[in-house]
Amino acid sequence: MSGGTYEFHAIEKKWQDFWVGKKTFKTTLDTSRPKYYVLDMFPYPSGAGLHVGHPEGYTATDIVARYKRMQGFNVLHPMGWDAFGLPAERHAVRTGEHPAIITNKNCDTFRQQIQSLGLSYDWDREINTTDPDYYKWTQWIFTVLLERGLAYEIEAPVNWCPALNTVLANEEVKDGVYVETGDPVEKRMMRQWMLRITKYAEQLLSGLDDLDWPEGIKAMQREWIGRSEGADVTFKVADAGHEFTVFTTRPDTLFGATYCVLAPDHALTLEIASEAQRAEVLAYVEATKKKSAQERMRDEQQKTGVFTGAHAINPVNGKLVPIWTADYVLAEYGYGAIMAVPAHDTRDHEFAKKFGLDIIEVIGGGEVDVQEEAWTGNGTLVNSGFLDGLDVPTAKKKMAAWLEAEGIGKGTVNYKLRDWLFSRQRYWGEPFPIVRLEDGTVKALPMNDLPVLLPELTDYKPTADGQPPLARAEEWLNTTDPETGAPAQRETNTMPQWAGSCWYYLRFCDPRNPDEAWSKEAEQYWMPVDLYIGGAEHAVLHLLYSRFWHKVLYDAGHVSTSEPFQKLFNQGMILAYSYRDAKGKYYYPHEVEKRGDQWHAKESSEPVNTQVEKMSKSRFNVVNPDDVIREYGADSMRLYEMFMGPLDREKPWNDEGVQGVFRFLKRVWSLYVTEDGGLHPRIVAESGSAEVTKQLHKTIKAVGHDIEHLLFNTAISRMMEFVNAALKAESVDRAAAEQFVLVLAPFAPHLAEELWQRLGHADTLAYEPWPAYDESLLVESTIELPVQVNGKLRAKVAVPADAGKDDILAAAKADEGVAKYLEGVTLVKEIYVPGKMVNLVVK
RNA sequence: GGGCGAGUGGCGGAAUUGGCAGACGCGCUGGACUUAGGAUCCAGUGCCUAUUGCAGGCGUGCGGGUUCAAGUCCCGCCUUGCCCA
Repeated sequence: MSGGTYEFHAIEKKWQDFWVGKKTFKTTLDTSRPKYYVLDMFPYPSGAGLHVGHPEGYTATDIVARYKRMQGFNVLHPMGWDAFGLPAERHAVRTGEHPAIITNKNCDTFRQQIQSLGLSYDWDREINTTDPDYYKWTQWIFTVLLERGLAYEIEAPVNWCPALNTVLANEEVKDGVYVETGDPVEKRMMRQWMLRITKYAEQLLSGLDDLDWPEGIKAMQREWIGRSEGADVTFKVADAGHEFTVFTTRPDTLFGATYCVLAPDHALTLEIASEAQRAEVLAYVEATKKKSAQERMRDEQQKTGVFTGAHAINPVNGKLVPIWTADYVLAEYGYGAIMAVPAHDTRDHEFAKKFGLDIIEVIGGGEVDVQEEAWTGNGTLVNSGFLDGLDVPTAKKKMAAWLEAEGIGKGTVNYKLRDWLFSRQRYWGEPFPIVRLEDGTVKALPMNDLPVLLPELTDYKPTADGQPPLARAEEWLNTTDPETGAPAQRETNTMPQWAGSCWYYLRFCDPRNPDEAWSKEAEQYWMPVDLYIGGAEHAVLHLLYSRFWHKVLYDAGHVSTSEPFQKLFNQGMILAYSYRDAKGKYYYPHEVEKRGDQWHAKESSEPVNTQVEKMSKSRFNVVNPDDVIREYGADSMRLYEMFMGPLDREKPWNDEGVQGVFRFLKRVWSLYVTEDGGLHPRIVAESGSAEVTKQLHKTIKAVGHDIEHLLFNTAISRMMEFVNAALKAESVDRAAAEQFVLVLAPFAPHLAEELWQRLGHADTLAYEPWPAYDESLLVESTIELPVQVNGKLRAKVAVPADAGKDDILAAAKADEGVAKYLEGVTLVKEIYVPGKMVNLVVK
């Protein structure tokens, strides 16, 4: 360690041990200081370990955390594991080993890998969603939901794979088959827990307005919630006692409704079908059951449908319109029934054309012939009785009012957002904290009966008759009502993986509290999260679900803020070059080489193409952070990930780029340390290069600004500029040298700590104040002004910074390079932008 | 089809409010040191023309426009990514 070379392994090990040993980053509740809560989306600890995408976000938050600490903030920066999940359960099914074993192993790997990056987490706050001390409180929150009427049970369709005798998650099913085996999957009705997130649709929507989130993510959430204003309209079925309600966003077009469509799974579809049509309708309904909603949406181009034989009465004009059933109408949306206005709705138009249904124009002035193409734009109402002559918005209002007055409908708001299917037929999840009595009553268990622990099993497969694995634990399953002692059964479903991640940020505030999920004091001090960074893949579900729970907890008085995450930022994905030959075979980077302009496989000399793609095992282009750290160290790894480009953008990994930042760190080292390991003599007590000191103050200002705005790539380039200048200088003030170490510290903390110590400091620099810059040092006495003639750069003139406009223009015109362009022409305009430039316009 | 974003050297990317395009880094070229270099240091590096010296022209996906001045603003395209359909 006393040697003169940059021995990053020894340095990094030394400081990681120091930080962990001294608990340097342990955070306590200290209300005398301003707080800053900076959070990463915690990972699912997969068996594959960390990939380079994880450290990207983690390094960004770590830089902010370290910077904020130096600014005097009390920083909460924790890490934990979202550890329930399918891969561990699959492993358990295969091996019979309890999923907790593999889960804990994976957590250990992740922790070790994360610690090797030198991230400044408070490890005393580590949490694991599979820990009973944690999921006890997940269960408690469920009881809050249940008490507030936000959890209920229904029979709902799930993905059932008969070949495997099991239920599959939506993401495991594609094109109607199980993605792993190709076995067909069908819909089966099963009893399911649902959460009434729809009750919070409006709040989830309006709450977005005040959040400092990327607009794109807010837009996706708005889209997902899918608020639309329109009207409910009730149609009577002719010659029968039935009626049904439709929701339409276009009540103004009711006069143009020429048929109605019921979803195949609508309650009336079979009931109203005429004798003649019944068989056909039944066949269609059965066929539709086999398709998922996604497939139905995707297959929309090939519209299918069947006439039910029944007719409905258009309430506005009494006309009889045929009722069809078609799978382009989804039972889950609205009422599962629509009025079709083919003239002014694209999907209805396609359907009407295909089946020869009437098309009646009711919005005039469109740019297309509605017999050929739907007109969905604005216009003037025609063929519409009392609406004729109105514009669309006015007609909508008038029709809604008319419907209400007639008692056959009303203006309503509808949401695309559906209630949240909250149960999974799996073992490795949170058990529901309820018991079911023999009469079917469901009771939430009281707090002192929590947690409901997962029972030990020897076989994690579903039962032969398709019951979830928990049904195997008979002793566990059959229990008693703790209140009355009456026999009762537990729930065999478990919660989905989202549950644990819905509230972990709250537990981090007070992670070891045995009596409450969190104390009021801790919650009020730390919340909301000031900065939350993670991948955009969680744009909708995780972020919407946690916001929903948070709002429920807020309404129940358990939290003090209505939103959990004040500022959100999404890191972009890290991509990698892949190498593939004409046959589609991929090669590892070490198997190819560049010959001239073309890449070839080393062995076969086969030419290969390079492309930037997502990292994946099958593309042979995965970069492992452990390898990078082994070769260049954690500081280089951190620095490179931040230097690659803007945090929120997708960017390709380039191994040679790592060498660039590694070189930079070696240059930093050589700025401070001589070859025999002493402090470099260029660092002098005082009267070092004034130019370097000036450069330092510029750097302090720029780096601070860039960290605040998460512009880490430019912050690093600023530091590189400083080091380049300092290495050229004769001498550097000791004060400047020390301050630069502090500026570097959030980015390359190991190296910075080492240099800080070698500069004679006994303790960590983690809590040293962030250096202040001296504004007066940033002012230049002379400035170099570009001089343009007709917008073309012709010369640069050096002028005193405080020179007046006239002097500057005179100096500009006097310049040799400018003067020759002024000969023989007329000067028509002189523009001087103070401190920026001069432009002389000639004719 | 709709919504949002992006397009800048060989590559990753810089460029507050319109004001020196290409910071910083990679790569490449030449040189120094060296038994050696995939270490380190120095110099050069947008493209084209000129190179005996100065120099000149063109350049931010394409085509227009506004302006003394456009990567940046406006209009119309093309390509591409994501989300929704």
